[in-house]
Amino acid sequence: MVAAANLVEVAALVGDTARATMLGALMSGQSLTGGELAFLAHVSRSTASEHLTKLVEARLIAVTRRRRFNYYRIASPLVAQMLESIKVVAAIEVPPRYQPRSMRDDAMRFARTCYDHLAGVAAVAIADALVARDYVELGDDGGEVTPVGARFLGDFGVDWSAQSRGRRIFCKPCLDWSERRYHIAGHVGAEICRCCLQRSWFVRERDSRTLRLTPAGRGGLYASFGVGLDGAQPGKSAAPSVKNSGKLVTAV
Amino acid sequence: MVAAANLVEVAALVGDTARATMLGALMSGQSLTGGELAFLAHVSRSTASEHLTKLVEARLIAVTRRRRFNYYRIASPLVAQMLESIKVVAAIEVPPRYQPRSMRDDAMRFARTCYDHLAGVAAVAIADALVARDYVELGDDGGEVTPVGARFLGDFGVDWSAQSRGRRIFCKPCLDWSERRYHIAGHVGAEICRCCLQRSWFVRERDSRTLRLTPAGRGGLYASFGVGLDGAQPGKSAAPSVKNSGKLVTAV
DNA sequence: GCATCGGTTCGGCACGCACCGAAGCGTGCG
DNA sequence: CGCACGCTTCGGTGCGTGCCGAACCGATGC
Repeated sequence: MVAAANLVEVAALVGDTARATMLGALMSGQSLTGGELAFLAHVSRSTASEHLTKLVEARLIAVTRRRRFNYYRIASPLVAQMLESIKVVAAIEVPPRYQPRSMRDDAMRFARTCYDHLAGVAAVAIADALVARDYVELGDDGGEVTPVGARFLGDFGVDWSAQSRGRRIFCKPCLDWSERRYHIAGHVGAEICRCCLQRSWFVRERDSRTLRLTPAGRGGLYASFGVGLDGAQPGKSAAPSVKNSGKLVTAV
Repeated sequence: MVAAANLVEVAALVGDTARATMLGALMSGQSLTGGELAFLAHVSRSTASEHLTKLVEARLIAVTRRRRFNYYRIASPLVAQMLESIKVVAAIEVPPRYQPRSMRDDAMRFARTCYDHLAGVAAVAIADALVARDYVELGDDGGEVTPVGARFLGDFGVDWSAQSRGRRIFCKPCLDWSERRYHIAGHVGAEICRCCLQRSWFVRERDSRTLRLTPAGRGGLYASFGVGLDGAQPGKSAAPSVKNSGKLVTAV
Protein backbone atom coordinates (compact mmCIF):
# COMPACT_ATOMS: atom_id res chain seq x y z
CA MET A 1 0.00 0.00 0.00
CA VAL A 2 2.49 2.57 -1.11
CA ALA A 3 -0.37 4.79 -2.14
CA ALA A 4 -1.06 5.73 1.44
CA ALA A 5 2.42 7.10 2.07
CA ASN A 6 1.51 10.75 1.72
CA LEU A 7 -1.59 10.34 3.79
CA VAL A 8 0.50 8.96 6.61
CA GLU A 9 2.90 11.85 6.36
CA VAL A 10 0.17 14.46 6.49
CA ALA A 11 -1.61 12.79 9.38
CA ALA A 12 1.62 12.37 11.32
CA LEU A 13 2.33 16.04 10.78
CA VAL A 14 -0.98 16.95 12.36
CA GLY A 15 -0.56 14.27 15.00
CA ASP A 16 1.84 16.25 17.09
CA THR A 17 0.67 18.53 19.85
CA ALA A 18 2.86 21.50 19.03
CA ARG A 19 2.15 21.41 15.31
CA ALA A 20 -1.56 20.85 15.81
CA THR A 21 -1.70 23.80 18.17
CA MET A 22 -0.04 25.98 15.59
CA LEU A 23 -2.41 24.82 12.90
CA GLY A 24 -5.33 25.41 15.23
CA ALA A 25 -4.20 28.95 15.87
CA LEU A 26 -3.90 29.57 12.14
CA MET A 27 -7.42 28.23 11.64
CA SER A 28 -8.61 31.68 12.66
CA GLY A 29 -7.74 32.62 9.11
CA GLN A 30 -5.19 35.14 10.29
CA SER A 31 -1.49 35.10 9.57
CA LEU A 32 0.80 34.72 12.57
CA THR A 33 4.53 35.06 12.98
CA GLY A 34 6.88 32.28 13.97
CA GLY A 35 7.45 33.80 17.39
CA GLU A 36 3.76 34.03 18.12
CA LEU A 37 3.24 30.44 17.09
CA ALA A 38 6.14 29.32 19.25
CA PHE A 39 4.57 31.08 22.21
CA LEU A 40 1.13 29.65 21.55
CA ALA A 41 2.48 26.13 21.19
CA HIS A 42 4.62 26.42 24.32
CA VAL A 43 7.84 25.46 22.60
CA SER A 44 11.12 27.24 22.02
CA ARG A 45 11.58 29.28 18.91
CA SER A 46 14.03 26.76 17.53
CA THR A 47 11.60 23.91 17.94
CA ALA A 48 8.84 25.98 16.42
CA SER A 49 11.04 26.77 13.48
CA GLU A 50 11.61 23.10 12.82
CA HIS A 51 7.91 22.36 12.99
CA LEU A 52 7.01 25.26 10.74
CA THR A 53 9.62 24.23 8.21
CA LYS A 54 8.07 20.78 8.00
CA LEU A 55 4.57 22.16 7.67
CA VAL A 56 5.63 24.49 4.90
CA GLU A 57 7.47 21.74 3.05
CA ALA A 58 4.36 19.63 3.25
CA ARG A 59 2.33 22.55 1.88
CA LEU A 60 0.01 22.55 4.84
CA ILE A 61 0.86 26.15 5.57
CA ALA A 62 2.33 28.93 3.47
CA VAL A 63 4.70 31.65 4.52
CA THR A 64 5.45 35.17 3.39
CA ARG A 65 8.37 37.21 4.63
CA ARG A 66 7.61 40.82 5.48
CA ARG A 67 10.05 42.98 7.23
CA ARG A 68 11.88 40.73 9.56
CA PHE A 69 8.93 38.50 10.21
CA ASN A 70 7.74 35.27 8.77
CA TYR A 71 3.98 35.31 8.47
CA TYR A 72 2.43 31.87 8.34
CA ARG A 73 -1.06 30.99 7.20
CA ILE A 74 -3.10 27.93 6.26
CA ALA A 75 -2.07 27.07 2.72
CA SER A 76 -5.48 26.21 1.34
CA PRO A 77 -9.15 25.86 2.20
CA LEU A 78 -8.65 22.15 1.62
CA VAL A 79 -6.28 22.04 4.56
CA ALA A 80 -8.80 23.89 6.71
CA GLN A 81 -11.48 21.45 5.68
CA MET A 82 -9.22 18.53 6.51
CA LEU A 83 -8.50 19.87 9.97
CA GLU A 84 -12.18 20.48 10.57
CA SER A 85 -13.08 16.96 9.51
CA ILE A 86 -10.47 15.49 11.83
CA LYS A 87 -11.87 17.64 14.59
CA VAL A 88 -15.35 16.30 13.93
CA VAL A 89 -14.13 12.75 14.33
CA ALA A 90 -12.12 13.68 17.41
CA ALA A 91 -15.23 15.15 18.98
CA ILE A 92 -17.20 11.93 18.68
CA GLU A 93 -14.30 9.82 19.72
CA VAL A 94 -14.74 10.28 23.43
CA PRO A 95 -18.14 10.22 25.10
CA PRO A 96 -18.81 13.78 26.20
CA ARG A 97 -18.80 13.01 29.90
CA TYR A 98 -15.04 13.15 30.07
CA GLN A 99 -14.43 16.48 28.43
CA PRO A 100 -13.31 18.94 31.06
CA ARG A 101 -14.99 22.26 30.47
CA SER A 102 -12.85 25.33 30.75
CA MET A 103 -13.72 28.95 30.32
CA ARG A 104 -11.63 29.12 27.19
CA ASP A 105 -13.36 26.08 25.78
CA ASP A 106 -16.77 27.47 26.58
CA ALA A 107 -15.98 30.76 24.91
CA MET A 108 -14.73 28.91 21.85
CA ARG A 109 -17.80 26.74 21.77
CA PHE A 110 -19.94 29.82 21.75
CA ALA A 111 -18.42 31.50 18.73
CA ARG A 112 -15.26 31.06 16.71
CA THR A 113 -13.99 31.32 13.20
CA CYS A 114 -13.59 28.14 11.21
CA TYR A 115 -10.93 29.42 8.80
CA ASP A 116 -13.22 31.70 6.84
CA HIS A 117 -16.67 31.27 8.32
CA LEU A 118 -18.42 31.28 11.69
CA ALA A 119 -18.77 28.25 13.92
CA GLY A 120 -20.07 27.43 17.37
CA VAL A 121 -23.38 28.03 19.12
CA ALA A 122 -23.86 31.38 17.44
CA ALA A 123 -23.19 30.03 13.96
CA VAL A 124 -25.58 27.14 14.43
CA ALA A 125 -28.22 29.56 15.70
CA ILE A 126 -27.78 31.73 12.62
CA ALA A 127 -28.07 28.70 10.37
CA ASP A 128 -31.21 27.59 12.20
CA ALA A 129 -32.75 31.02 11.82
CA LEU A 130 -32.01 31.15 8.10
CA VAL A 131 -33.49 27.71 7.64
CA ALA A 132 -36.58 28.61 9.69
CA ARG A 133 -37.23 31.61 7.47
CA ASP A 134 -36.77 29.56 4.31
CA TYR A 135 -33.77 31.59 3.33
CA VAL A 136 -31.60 28.51 3.05
CA GLU A 137 -32.09 24.77 2.95
CA LEU A 138 -29.65 22.47 4.68
CA GLY A 139 -29.37 18.72 4.50
CA ASP A 140 -26.85 16.04 5.28
CA ASP A 141 -25.51 16.08 1.74
CA GLY A 142 -25.72 19.73 0.83
CA GLY A 143 -27.58 22.98 1.02
CA GLU A 144 -28.85 25.85 -1.02
CA VAL A 145 -29.85 29.48 -0.74
CA THR A 146 -33.43 30.14 -1.85
CA PRO A 147 -34.16 33.07 -4.18
CA VAL A 148 -35.73 35.03 -1.36
CA GLY A 149 -32.79 34.11 0.82
CA ALA A 150 -30.36 35.38 -1.78
CA ARG A 151 -32.20 38.70 -1.83
CA PHE A 152 -32.19 38.92 1.95
CA LEU A 153 -28.52 38.07 2.26
CA GLY A 154 -27.69 40.43 -0.56
CA ASP A 155 -29.35 43.23 1.39
CA PHE A 156 -27.43 42.11 4.42
CA GLY A 157 -24.20 42.68 2.56
CA VAL A 158 -23.29 39.34 1.06
CA ASP A 159 -21.43 39.76 -2.20
CA TRP A 160 -22.75 37.43 -4.88
CA SER A 161 -20.55 38.81 -7.60
CA ALA A 162 -18.21 35.80 -7.50
CA GLN A 163 -21.26 33.67 -8.21
CA SER A 164 -21.71 33.10 -11.90
CA ARG A 165 -25.08 34.44 -12.98
CA GLY A 166 -28.06 32.15 -13.04
CA ARG A 167 -26.31 29.35 -11.25
CA ARG A 168 -27.70 28.00 -8.03
CA ILE A 169 -26.11 29.30 -4.89
CA PHE A 170 -24.97 26.28 -2.98
CA CYS A 171 -24.57 26.45 0.70
CA LYS A 172 -22.06 24.02 2.06
CA PRO A 173 -23.10 22.52 5.39
CA CYS A 174 -20.26 22.07 7.87
CA LEU A 175 -20.71 19.80 10.85
CA ASP A 176 -19.93 21.84 13.93
CA TRP A 177 -17.67 19.73 16.13
CA SER A 178 -18.76 21.38 19.34
CA GLU A 179 -22.48 21.51 18.62
CA ARG A 180 -22.80 18.37 16.49
CA ARG A 181 -25.09 20.23 14.14
CA TYR A 182 -24.63 21.99 10.84
CA HIS A 183 -23.58 25.55 10.32
CA ILE A 184 -23.01 27.32 7.02
CA ALA A 185 -19.65 27.12 5.30
CA GLY A 186 -18.48 27.71 1.77
CA HIS A 187 -18.77 31.04 0.01
CA VAL A 188 -22.03 31.91 1.73
CA GLY A 189 -20.58 31.19 5.16
CA ALA A 190 -17.46 33.18 4.43
CA GLU A 191 -19.50 36.17 3.33
CA ILE A 192 -21.74 36.08 6.39
CA CYS A 193 -18.64 35.92 8.56
CA ARG A 194 -17.08 38.84 6.71
CA CYS A 195 -20.20 40.95 7.12
CA CYS A 196 -20.47 40.20 10.84
CA LEU A 197 -16.84 41.07 11.47
CA GLN A 198 -17.13 44.20 9.36
CA ARG A 199 -20.02 45.38 11.52
CA SER A 200 -18.06 44.52 14.66
CA TRP A 201 -20.78 42.12 15.73
CA PHE A 202 -17.97 39.83 16.70
CA VAL A 203 -14.40 40.70 17.62
CA ARG A 204 -11.50 38.31 17.66
CA GLU A 205 -10.02 37.25 20.96
CA ARG A 206 -6.30 37.74 21.07
CA ASP A 207 -4.28 34.84 19.65
CA SER A 208 -7.25 32.56 19.28
CA ARG A 209 -9.99 31.50 16.94
CA THR A 210 -12.47 32.51 19.58
CA LEU A 211 -14.87 35.33 18.80
CA ARG A 212 -16.53 37.57 21.34
CA LEU A 213 -20.07 38.73 20.69
CA THR A 214 -20.40 42.48 21.13
CA PRO A 215 -23.55 44.19 22.45
CA ALA A 216 -24.04 45.57 18.95
CA GLY A 217 -23.74 42.04 17.65
CA ARG A 218 -26.37 40.74 20.00
CA GLY A 219 -28.76 43.44 18.92
CA GLY A 220 -27.90 43.06 15.29
CA LEU A 221 -28.32 39.32 15.23
CA TYR A 222 -31.71 39.67 16.85
CA ALA A 223 -32.80 42.46 14.56
CA SER A 224 -31.55 40.88 11.34
CA PHE A 225 -32.01 37.18 11.93
CA GLY A 226 -34.26 36.97 14.96
CA VAL A 227 -31.49 35.17 16.75
CA GLY A 228 -31.60 35.60 20.50
CA LEU A 229 -28.38 34.61 22.22
CA ASP A 230 -28.89 34.69 25.93
CA GLY A 231 -25.34 35.56 26.83
CA ALA A 232 -21.78 35.53 25.75
CA GLN A 233 -21.24 32.85 28.33
CA PRO A 234 -22.54 29.61 26.96
CA GLY A 235 -23.14 27.42 29.98
CA LYS A 236 -26.71 26.87 28.89
CA SER A 237 -25.91 24.74 25.92
CA ALA A 238 -23.34 22.76 27.84
CA ALA A 239 -24.68 19.25 28.25
CA PRO A 240 -27.29 19.15 25.56
CA SER A 241 -26.12 17.16 22.63
CA VAL A 242 -29.66 15.96 23.21
CA LYS A 243 -31.67 19.12 22.88
CA ASN A 244 -31.09 19.28 19.17
CA SER A 245 -32.24 16.76 16.61
CA GLY A 246 -30.64 13.60 17.86
CA LYS A 247 -30.87 12.62 14.23
CA LEU A 248 -27.37 13.78 13.52
CA VAL A 249 -25.91 11.89 16.38
CA THR A 250 -27.46 8.68 15.25
CA ALA A 251 -26.84 9.38 11.59
CA VAL A 252 -23.21 9.54 12.56
CA MET B 1 -4.79 24.86 23.68
CA VAL B 2 -6.14 21.87 25.44
CA ALA B 3 -9.03 21.80 23.01
CA ALA B 4 -6.85 20.27 20.33
CA ALA B 5 -5.92 17.22 22.36
CA ASN B 6 -8.34 14.85 20.71
CA LEU B 7 -7.51 16.11 17.28
CA VAL B 8 -3.87 15.29 17.90
CA GLU B 9 -4.75 11.82 19.07
CA VAL B 10 -6.85 11.06 16.03
CA ALA B 11 -4.30 12.44 13.61
CA ALA B 12 -1.48 10.55 15.31
CA LEU B 13 -3.52 7.39 15.03
CA VAL B 14 -3.82 7.85 11.29
CA GLY B 15 -0.22 9.01 11.05
CA ASP B 16 1.25 5.54 11.29
CA THR B 17 1.90 3.45 8.23
CA ALA B 18 0.47 0.21 9.53
CA ARG B 19 -2.68 1.77 10.90
CA ALA B 20 -3.22 3.96 7.85
CA THR B 21 -2.86 0.91 5.62
CA MET B 22 -5.49 -0.90 7.64
CA LEU B 23 -7.83 2.07 7.48
CA GLY B 24 -7.21 2.35 3.78
CA ALA B 25 -8.13 -1.27 3.27
CA LEU B 26 -11.32 -0.78 5.26
CA MET B 27 -12.19 2.22 3.12
CA SER B 28 -13.52 -0.25 0.61
CA GLY B 29 -16.56 -0.37 2.84
CA GLN B 30 -16.05 -4.06 3.50
CA SER B 31 -15.38 -5.69 6.83
CA LEU B 32 -12.05 -7.44 7.21
CA THR B 33 -10.64 -9.73 9.88
CA GLY B 34 -7.68 -8.98 12.06
CA GLY B 35 -5.55 -11.52 10.29
CA GLU B 36 -6.29 -10.06 6.89
CA LEU B 37 -5.47 -6.59 8.12
CA ALA B 38 -2.21 -7.81 9.65
CA PHE B 39 -1.27 -9.34 6.32
CA LEU B 40 -2.19 -6.24 4.35
CA ALA B 41 -0.26 -3.97 6.70
CA HIS B 42 2.78 -6.25 6.69
CA VAL B 43 2.93 -6.58 10.45
CA SER B 44 2.66 -9.49 12.82
CA ARG B 45 -0.68 -10.48 14.25
CA SER B 46 0.30 -9.21 17.66
CA THR B 47 1.25 -5.82 16.32
CA ALA B 48 -1.91 -5.65 14.30
CA SER B 49 -3.93 -6.52 17.36
CA GLU B 50 -2.41 -3.62 19.25
CA HIS B 51 -3.12 -1.21 16.44
CA LEU B 52 -6.66 -2.41 16.01
CA THR B 53 -7.31 -2.11 19.72
CA LYS B 54 -6.23 1.50 19.63
CA LEU B 55 -8.35 2.26 16.59
CA VAL B 56 -11.41 0.69 18.18
CA GLU B 57 -10.88 2.54 21.45
CA ALA B 58 -10.66 5.77 19.50
CA ARG B 59 -13.91 4.86 17.69
CA LEU B 60 -12.31 5.13 14.30
CA ILE B 61 -13.28 1.57 13.52
CA ALA B 62 -15.86 -0.79 14.92
CA VAL B 63 -15.64 -4.51 15.45
CA THR B 64 -18.06 -7.41 15.58
CA ARG B 65 -17.15 -10.92 16.67
CA ARG B 66 -18.51 -13.71 14.55
CA ARG B 67 -17.37 -17.24 15.05
CA ARG B 68 -13.70 -17.04 15.77
CA PHE B 69 -13.14 -13.92 13.76
CA ASN B 70 -13.09 -10.24 14.55
CA TYR B 71 -14.56 -8.28 11.70
CA TYR B 72 -13.44 -4.68 11.59
CA ARG B 73 -15.06 -1.86 9.66
CA ILE B 74 -14.92 1.92 9.46
CA ALA B 75 -16.98 3.18 12.38
CA SER B 76 -18.77 6.01 10.65
CA PRO B 77 -19.11 7.88 7.37
CA LEU B 78 -17.53 10.80 9.19
CA VAL B 79 -14.35 8.80 9.59
CA ALA B 80 -14.40 7.93 5.91
CA GLN B 81 -14.87 11.56 5.04
CA MET B 82 -12.00 12.52 7.29
CA LEU B 83 -9.66 10.03 5.65
CA GLU B 84 -10.70 11.22 2.22
CA SER B 85 -10.07 14.84 3.14
CA ILE B 86 -6.62 14.00 4.44
CA LYS B 87 -5.96 12.14 1.23
CA VAL B 88 -6.95 15.18 -0.79
CA VAL B 89 -4.42 17.30 1.06
CA ALA B 90 -1.80 14.59 0.77
CA ALA B 91 -2.30 14.50 -2.99
CA ILE B 92 -1.57 18.18 -3.41
CA GLU B 93 1.28 18.09 -1.00
CA VAL B 94 3.86 16.87 -3.46
CA PRO B 95 4.07 18.16 -7.00
CA PRO B 96 2.87 15.34 -9.23
CA ARG B 97 6.17 14.82 -11.00
CA TYR B 98 7.55 12.80 -8.14
CA GLN B 99 4.79 10.28 -7.77
CA PRO B 100 5.99 6.90 -8.98
CA ARG B 101 3.27 5.25 -10.98
CA SER B 102 2.63 1.60 -10.35
CA MET B 103 0.18 -0.77 -11.93
CA ARG B 104 -1.71 -1.03 -8.67
CA ASP B 105 -1.87 2.72 -8.38
CA ASP B 106 -3.07 3.08 -11.93
CA ALA B 107 -5.82 0.55 -11.42
CA MET B 108 -6.91 2.33 -8.26
CA ARG B 109 -6.86 5.67 -10.00
CA PHE B 110 -9.16 4.28 -12.62
CA ALA B 111 -11.91 3.05 -10.32
CA ARG B 112 -12.24 2.43 -6.63
CA THR B 113 -14.74 2.63 -3.84
CA CYS B 114 -14.57 5.58 -1.53
CA TYR B 115 -16.26 3.93 1.45
CA ASP B 116 -19.75 3.84 -0.04
CA HIS B 117 -19.49 5.49 -3.42
CA LEU B 118 -17.39 5.36 -6.57
CA ALA B 119 -14.20 7.32 -7.10
CA GLY B 120 -11.47 7.59 -9.71
CA VAL B 121 -11.49 8.26 -13.42
CA ALA B 122 -14.68 6.30 -13.95
CA ALA B 123 -16.54 8.12 -11.18
CA VAL B 124 -15.49 11.53 -12.46
CA ALA B 125 -16.58 10.52 -15.95
CA ILE B 126 -19.99 9.49 -14.65
CA ALA B 127 -20.33 12.75 -12.77
CA ASP B 128 -19.35 14.70 -15.88
CA ALA B 129 -21.91 12.83 -17.96
CA LEU B 130 -24.69 13.49 -15.45
CA VAL B 131 -23.80 17.16 -15.35
CA ALA B 132 -23.64 17.38 -19.14
CA ARG B 133 -27.15 15.96 -19.41
CA ASP B 134 -28.47 18.36 -16.77
CA TYR B 135 -29.29 15.48 -14.48
CA VAL B 136 -27.23 16.94 -11.67
CA GLU B 137 -25.57 20.22 -10.87
CA LEU B 138 -22.22 20.31 -9.14
CA GLY B 139 -20.34 23.24 -7.69
CA ASP B 140 -17.55 23.88 -5.26
CA ASP B 141 -19.95 24.25 -2.39
CA GLY B 142 -22.59 21.67 -3.17
CA GLY B 143 -24.71 19.95 -5.74
CA GLU B 144 -28.22 18.91 -6.53
CA VAL B 145 -30.16 16.42 -8.59
CA THR B 146 -32.56 18.02 -11.05
CA PRO B 147 -36.15 16.76 -11.31
CA VAL B 148 -35.42 15.10 -14.65
CA GLY B 149 -32.26 13.68 -13.16
CA ALA B 150 -34.16 12.23 -10.25
CA ARG B 151 -36.48 10.51 -12.69
CA PHE B 152 -33.60 9.16 -14.73
CA LEU B 153 -31.69 7.89 -11.71
CA GLY B 154 -34.87 6.42 -10.29
CA ASP B 155 -35.28 4.42 -13.48
CA PHE B 156 -31.66 3.43 -13.20
CA GLY B 157 -32.37 1.87 -9.84
CA VAL B 158 -31.56 4.57 -7.30
CA ASP B 159 -33.75 4.28 -4.24
CA TRP B 160 -35.15 7.63 -3.20
CA SER B 161 -37.29 6.25 -0.40
CA ALA B 162 -34.95 7.48 2.29
CA GLN B 163 -35.42 10.94 0.89
CA SER B 164 -38.24 12.78 2.61
CA ARG B 165 -40.79 13.75 0.02
CA GLY B 166 -40.72 17.14 -1.55
CA ARG B 167 -37.28 17.94 -0.27
CA ARG B 168 -34.49 18.72 -2.62
CA ILE B 169 -32.14 15.91 -3.38
CA PHE B 170 -28.71 17.17 -2.55
CA CYS B 171 -25.73 15.71 -4.22
CA LYS B 172 -22.57 15.99 -2.19
CA PRO B 173 -19.51 16.71 -4.32
CA CYS B 174 -16.38 14.88 -3.22
CA LEU B 175 -13.00 16.04 -4.46
CA ASP B 176 -11.32 13.05 -6.08
CA TRP B 177 -7.75 12.97 -4.82
CA SER B 178 -6.38 11.21 -7.87
CA GLU B 179 -8.27 13.21 -10.48
CA ARG B 180 -8.47 16.54 -8.67
CA ARG B 181 -12.06 16.90 -9.83
CA TYR B 182 -15.42 16.27 -8.26
CA HIS B 183 -17.29 13.02 -8.21
CA ILE B 184 -20.63 12.31 -6.57
CA ALA B 185 -20.77 11.28 -2.92
CA GLY B 186 -23.50 11.26 -0.32
CA HIS B 187 -26.68 9.28 -0.66
CA VAL B 188 -26.83 9.71 -4.42
CA GLY B 189 -23.27 8.51 -4.85
CA ALA B 190 -23.82 5.55 -2.59
CA GLU B 191 -26.90 4.51 -4.54
CA ILE B 192 -25.16 4.79 -7.89
CA CYS B 193 -22.32 2.69 -6.53
CA ARG B 194 -24.75 0.10 -5.21
CA CYS B 195 -26.53 -0.15 -8.54
CA CYS B 196 -23.28 -0.53 -10.48
CA LEU B 197 -22.02 -3.28 -8.21
CA GLN B 198 -25.39 -5.00 -8.26
CA ARG B 199 -25.24 -5.15 -12.05
CA SER B 200 -21.64 -6.38 -11.90
CA TRP B 201 -20.49 -3.41 -13.88
CA PHE B 202 -17.62 -3.27 -11.45
CA VAL B 203 -16.13 -6.07 -9.36
CA ARG B 204 -13.92 -5.64 -6.35
CA GLU B 205 -10.27 -6.54 -6.59
CA ARG B 206 -9.19 -8.85 -3.84
CA ASP B 207 -8.14 -7.10 -0.61
CA SER B 208 -8.30 -3.65 -2.08
CA ARG B 209 -10.52 -0.69 -2.70
CA THR B 210 -9.77 -1.06 -6.38
CA LEU B 211 -12.62 -1.87 -8.73
CA ARG B 212 -12.29 -3.59 -12.08
CA LEU B 213 -14.57 -2.53 -14.90
CA THR B 214 -16.24 -5.52 -16.53
CA PRO B 215 -17.11 -5.67 -20.23
CA ALA B 216 -20.74 -5.49 -19.21
CA GLY B 217 -19.89 -2.40 -17.22
CA ARG B 218 -18.23 -0.73 -20.15
CA GLY B 219 -21.25 -1.36 -22.30
CA GLY B 220 -23.68 -0.38 -19.60
CA LEU B 221 -21.94 2.86 -18.75
CA TYR B 222 -21.97 3.81 -22.41
CA ALA B 223 -25.58 2.82 -22.93
CA SER B 224 -26.91 4.40 -19.75
CA PHE B 225 -24.72 7.45 -19.30
CA GLY B 226 -22.95 7.85 -22.62
CA VAL B 227 -19.69 7.34 -20.80
CA GLY B 228 -16.97 5.92 -23.00
CA LEU B 229 -14.03 4.57 -21.04
CA ASP B 230 -11.27 3.65 -23.41
CA GLY B 231 -9.82 0.87 -21.35
CA ALA B 232 -9.43 -0.60 -17.92
CA GLN B 233 -5.85 0.56 -18.08
CA PRO B 234 -5.73 4.26 -17.35
CA GLY B 235 -2.38 5.37 -18.74
CA LYS B 236 -4.09 7.95 -20.88
CA SER B 237 -5.12 10.14 -18.02
CA ALA B 238 -1.74 9.86 -16.42
CA ALA B 239 -0.05 13.24 -16.67
CA PRO B 240 -3.01 15.48 -17.19
CA SER B 241 -3.85 17.35 -14.07
CA VAL B 242 -3.90 19.97 -16.78
CA LYS B 243 -6.48 18.67 -19.22
CA ASN B 244 -9.31 19.32 -16.81
CA SER B 245 -10.41 22.70 -15.61
CA GLY B 246 -7.24 24.04 -14.08
CA LYS B 247 -9.69 25.99 -11.99
CA LEU B 248 -9.64 23.42 -9.25
CA VAL B 249 -5.90 23.30 -9.11
CA THR B 250 -5.58 27.04 -8.83
CA ALA B 251 -8.57 27.37 -6.55
CA VAL B 252 -6.69 25.09 -4.24
C1' DG C 1 -10.19 -35.05 25.24
C1' DC C 2 -6.80 -32.90 22.27
C1' DA C 3 -5.40 -30.15 18.31
C1' DT C 4 -6.07 -26.08 15.74
C1' DC C 5 -6.72 -21.48 15.03
C1' DG C 6 -7.57 -16.44 15.73
C1' DG C 7 -6.73 -13.14 18.92
C1' DT C 8 -4.55 -10.91 23.00
C1' DT C 9 -0.97 -9.93 26.47
C1' DC C 10 3.72 -9.32 27.95
C1' DG C 11 8.70 -8.23 27.96
C1' DG C 12 12.24 -6.27 25.65
C1' DC C 13 14.47 -4.04 21.93
C1' DA C 14 15.49 -0.22 18.89
C1' DC C 15 14.45 3.43 16.09
C1' DG C 16 12.53 7.99 15.54
C1' DC C 17 11.82 12.38 16.74
C1' DA C 18 10.37 16.29 19.72
C1' DC C 19 12.85 19.17 22.50
C1' DC C 20 16.31 22.49 24.04
C1' DG C 21 20.39 25.80 24.23
C1' DA C 22 24.01 27.71 21.86
C1' DA C 23 25.89 29.33 17.91
C1' DG C 24 25.25 31.22 13.27
C1' DC C 25 22.91 33.96 9.70
C1' DG C 26 20.57 37.74 7.44
C1' DT C 27 17.79 41.73 7.59
C1' DG C 28 16.43 46.21 9.01
C1' DC C 29 16.97 50.00 12.08
C1' DG C 30 19.46 53.47 14.74
C1' DC D 1 28.62 50.70 10.59
C1' DG D 2 27.19 47.89 14.24
C1' DC D 3 23.66 46.43 17.07
C1' DA D 4 19.21 44.16 17.66
C1' DC D 5 16.03 41.14 16.36
C1' DG D 6 13.82 37.11 14.25
C1' DC D 7 14.80 32.97 12.41
C1' DT D 8 17.54 28.77 11.32
C1' DT D 9 20.98 25.20 12.07
C1' DC D 10 23.43 21.92 14.88
C1' DG D 11 24.54 18.49 18.67
C1' DG D 12 22.94 15.97 22.25
C1' DT D 13 19.38 14.05 25.28
C1' DG D 14 15.38 11.48 26.55
C1' DC D 15 10.88 9.77 25.98
C1' DG D 16 7.52 7.52 23.28
C1' DT D 17 6.09 3.90 20.67
C1' DG D 18 6.16 0.56 16.85
C1' DC D 19 7.73 -3.93 16.43
C1' DC D 20 8.41 -8.83 17.33
C1' DG D 21 8.27 -13.63 19.46
C1' DA D 22 6.64 -16.31 23.01
C1' DA D 23 3.25 -17.44 26.00
C1' DC D 24 -1.55 -17.40 27.00
C1' DC D 25 -6.67 -17.57 26.30
C1' DG D 26 -11.13 -19.22 24.30
C1' DA D 27 -13.67 -20.97 20.86
C1' DT D 28 -14.22 -24.36 17.33
C1' DG D 29 -13.76 -28.84 15.28
C1' DC D 30 -12.22 -33.63 15.02
